[in-house]
Amino acid sequence: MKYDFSAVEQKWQKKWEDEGVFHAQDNSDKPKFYGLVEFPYPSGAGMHVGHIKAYSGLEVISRKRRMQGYNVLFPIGFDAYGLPTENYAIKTGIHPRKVTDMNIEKFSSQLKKVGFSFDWTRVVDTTEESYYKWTQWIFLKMFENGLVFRDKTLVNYCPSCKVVLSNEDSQGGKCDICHSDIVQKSKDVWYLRITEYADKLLQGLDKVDYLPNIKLQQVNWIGKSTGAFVNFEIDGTDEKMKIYTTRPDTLFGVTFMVMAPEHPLIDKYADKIGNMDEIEAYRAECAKKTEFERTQLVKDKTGVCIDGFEAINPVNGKKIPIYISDYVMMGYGTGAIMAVPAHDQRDYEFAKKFGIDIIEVIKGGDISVEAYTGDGEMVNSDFLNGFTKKAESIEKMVEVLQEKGVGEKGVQYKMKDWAFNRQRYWGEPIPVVHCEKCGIVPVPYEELPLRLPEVDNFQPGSDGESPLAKIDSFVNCSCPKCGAPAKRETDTMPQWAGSSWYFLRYIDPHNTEAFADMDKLKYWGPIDWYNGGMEHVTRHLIYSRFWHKFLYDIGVVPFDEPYSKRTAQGLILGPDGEKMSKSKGNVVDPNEVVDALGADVLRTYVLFMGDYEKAAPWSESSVKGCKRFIDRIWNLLEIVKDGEDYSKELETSFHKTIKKVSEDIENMKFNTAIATLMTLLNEIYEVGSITKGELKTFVKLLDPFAPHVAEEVWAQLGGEGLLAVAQWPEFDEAKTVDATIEVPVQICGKLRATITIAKDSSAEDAIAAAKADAKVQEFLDGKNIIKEIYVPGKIINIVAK
RNA sequence: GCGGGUGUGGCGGAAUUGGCAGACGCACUAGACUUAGGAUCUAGCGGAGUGAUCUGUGCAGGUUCAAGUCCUGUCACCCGCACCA
Repeated sequence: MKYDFSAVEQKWQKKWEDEGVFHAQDNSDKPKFYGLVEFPYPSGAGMHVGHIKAYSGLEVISRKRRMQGYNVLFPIGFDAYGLPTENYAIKTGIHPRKVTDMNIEKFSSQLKKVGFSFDWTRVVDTTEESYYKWTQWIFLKMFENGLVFRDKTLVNYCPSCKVVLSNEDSQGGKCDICHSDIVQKSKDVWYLRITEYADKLLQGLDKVDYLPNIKLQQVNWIGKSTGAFVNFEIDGTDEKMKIYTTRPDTLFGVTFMVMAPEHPLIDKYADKIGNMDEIEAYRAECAKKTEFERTQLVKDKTGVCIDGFEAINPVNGKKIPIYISDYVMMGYGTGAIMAVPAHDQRDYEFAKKFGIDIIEVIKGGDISVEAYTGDGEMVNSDFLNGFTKKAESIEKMVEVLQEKGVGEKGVQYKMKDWAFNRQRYWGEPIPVVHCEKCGIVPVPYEELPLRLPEVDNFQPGSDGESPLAKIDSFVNCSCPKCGAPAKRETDTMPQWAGSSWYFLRYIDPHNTEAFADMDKLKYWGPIDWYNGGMEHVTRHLIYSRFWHKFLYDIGVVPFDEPYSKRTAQGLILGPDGEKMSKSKGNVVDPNEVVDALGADVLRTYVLFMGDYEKAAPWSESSVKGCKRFIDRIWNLLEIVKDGEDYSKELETSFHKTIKKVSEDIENMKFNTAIATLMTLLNEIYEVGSITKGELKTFVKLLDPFAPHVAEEVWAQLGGEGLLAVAQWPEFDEAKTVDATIEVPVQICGKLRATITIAKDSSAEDAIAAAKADAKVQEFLDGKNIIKEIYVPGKIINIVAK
């Protein structure tokens, strides 16, 4: 009988939904398991096989957990605010609300077709009022606690999207959405003080189980460095030039200073600077350079010496020239550095180009060739001469600086505060009011949600102004504090806002009194296992940990790290080995695979195609292998015989398989788990029959991967209840090893024979058995045995000359 | 430049962490059943050789009874960050 996958899959999907087997219970004596996958952005293009792979990992684990008796929360939702929807709305004139609803509908039906065991009663949509009300609430709490501020600074601006971007959203100098070059623009921007949490975000990593490369990327992104701040007097003024350095021990080697071109001291003393024209020209030149050009010209240092000012080295009183150069950034440290050309390659290149002295203070390199950044004995350094350990000389120098009152220990982070507003329509309105008298006033909590108003035109203003600014009825309001006429903030929050706390809402999605009930948070938190893409490690993961830690600090969540464990899946590449993209035309549509071959085949294939954590290309023909696998399982019903016990021929294989599949799932080694099931299937066909009990065990092991065919076979065998909640099979360690084993015999490290011995044979017996083998005797003939090795159960090696 | 990772058949990938390299799947070859097959089944399938056997995990050395796995050097590719002071 041919397997009608389409009818079978629909039948069980309906049954699961009708019986609510995947609904998480808020009150349960069972142990809990909260498995989380990154909720999708519902784009118009529909789902991608990459989504299927991303969700299949924890799908398998969640299904296994249910069968192991856990109360499982495995939710799904939609991260629906964002630019693609808005751009689509601009193009078509269809309201983003409508577009979003259509896309969510499309995604939901696709997800259901694959048979994922999500709890559909807990779906969240970040664009719904009942959801974004709480996003705004958290924002106001941050405001209340001083974590929100407004500042006019140079920001990353995408001229194509007409929007300000955070540092995280403009990595590599490219816009994350449209990949245009980012420009720097001076603008009033809302910031979240994420840097205040830099240390907590760093320290929290110690107690969570994230993949090592994920932790490392977070550590690098936060970019903590320790060093010192040093104040250099500027000759002839009361001004001090503050710099940050990680190498205060090289202070005697300073031969010049460098400021960022935008440094405010330049403007302050503009009228006393002799060559202001030259400086202005240089500044203009720098502003023109894109990020790309700046990095391409790394080796070619440029700059201008400030005429009329010199700094004074605080440890030896030497006067040193001050330059401006774009190799010093305003956004890191103090925007100014002390340059030690002998021991910093960038300073070295600058000094060479401008003919500045190079003074060696650490022995060990050849400063006529390049800067020396290694350790060595200190020289030319007064009280530091003779020191050989970096840590000690730094400590001594900081001590001296502190005594003189010209410096102190300091810490710096690469991470910057989070630019939090976007000049766009489709996002959460920032709930504050600008009042002439009172300044910035938060919208009162009881007025939340602050609803997104209707507009006719979603196009952002050409001056980088939000479309909301055009809606007078929205903009004009009265100040909540003094009642005077005031104006609303018209910018919206970035896409990352809603996703920074969605995992908390799943715990209590319909609560109208709070974003989630404390008791429920205590029961479900923290998330036991979170899987998602590597591309979110330096954004979503950092942002959401920050929000969560803040919520913990104000006492509204009971655990301080949201995710106990974090893993990441690898990409599915197109059949051509390239990253899938519409423009390359190599995108595989999961719907087509489900329609042609079935959901079980799709699910099995995305996990079988390779190591879950690595990228692997899609192969049209390999999918068929999984189709055969599913069909062959179905066909087992033709060779099934009565009996609940294991048969003699297959007992060991079953115990081995249960062990291997159980362990592989825990380690996300899904490809080898499926391979093991395939091996067992081959063995069953070799034996020619299978007992009912064996087949039941087989489909239990199969259920997480291919639940539809598994459920159908289970039902045909008369299995009790739904397989989805049947008990996960157990194995007996003692029965995972055959009574007799095959052991390879090597002579001088070369394989010469294979012998069969009892599994617990002694070394003597094993070697004696090996020597009795005709082939072995042939090779040992006329030789002296030097050494005999038996690794129990593994191998015999006889060394002879 | 810094940090991390990966190199194994025609292809995707296995290898209990030092113990039979190539599990499992695809593709391919031969055969069976078919009017036919992009269906199914059987057998074969790293390379060389009729064979016993030899050889083989990017490359060159080394340690070991034994190396894909450990050590030294080297090459290539991928990912992340990037003038971070």
